[in-house]
Amino acid sequence: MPEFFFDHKLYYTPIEFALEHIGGTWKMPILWRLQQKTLRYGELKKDIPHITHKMLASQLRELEEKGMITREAFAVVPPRVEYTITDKGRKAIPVIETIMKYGYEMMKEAGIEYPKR
Amino acid sequence: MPEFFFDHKLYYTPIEFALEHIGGTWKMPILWRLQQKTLRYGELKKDIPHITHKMLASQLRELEEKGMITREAFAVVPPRVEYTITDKGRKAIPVIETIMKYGYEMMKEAGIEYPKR
DNA sequence: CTGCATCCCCTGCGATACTG
DNA sequence: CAGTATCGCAGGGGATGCAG
Repeated sequence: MPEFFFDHKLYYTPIEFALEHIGGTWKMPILWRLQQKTLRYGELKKDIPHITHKMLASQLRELEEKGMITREAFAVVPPRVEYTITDKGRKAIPVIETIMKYGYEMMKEAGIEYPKR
Repeated sequence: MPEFFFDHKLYYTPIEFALEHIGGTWKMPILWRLQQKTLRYGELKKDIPHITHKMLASQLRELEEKGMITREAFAVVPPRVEYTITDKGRKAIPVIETIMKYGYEMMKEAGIEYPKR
């Protein structure tokens, strides 16, 4: 488990560095939606239950900065902004899938019924 | 992405539930060490660079509560306490491995040399 | 519709010190 | 050697309001 600096921040393990890209409550759910198709801000907002305006906006910005997604704004009124997953972002999909499956497994062990979608 | 209550806490996605078990800065590094063999508190402390006494103790307690590890205390002086991964804990290992590999991949993309451990 | 700023709370985590 | 308690800070994240 190496340790290193990146972008003025100290990381102790590759795990930490990985979670910098997909960690937090919302980054994985966002990437998960975008793997299927490009979505508008409002579509993401509707698709992801309980996410607040602030969190969606800030997480999208962070994902864009890290090159996980791209942002395309259209000069129309009302504004239309589309978010698309990048190749780099797609590399996270299998990881997210693994974590989700693990989550479902733990839910099952805990006796939590799969809410039907 | 279902939503449910468990243990007085609201979860929005299986991802959140998964991270409840292996999330945070230290749970994965701890489980990673224990997959090989049972370790004493002090051994873990030495093996995991930069972890503080407080965090190691608290994370061990949380992992124990979730049934990921077991704790065995020996009635000797000085005290001797050993931690062992459980079958449930072992289920997290492939997930951790996936995340670590992803972390290394991201490090490579970011131009970070593998510190030669 | 989308983005950005503000205020505020709560939690994770570090530092330190005391105990058996 | 291992555990617990206290203090304090920084950052994640919610609620709300304003702007183009």
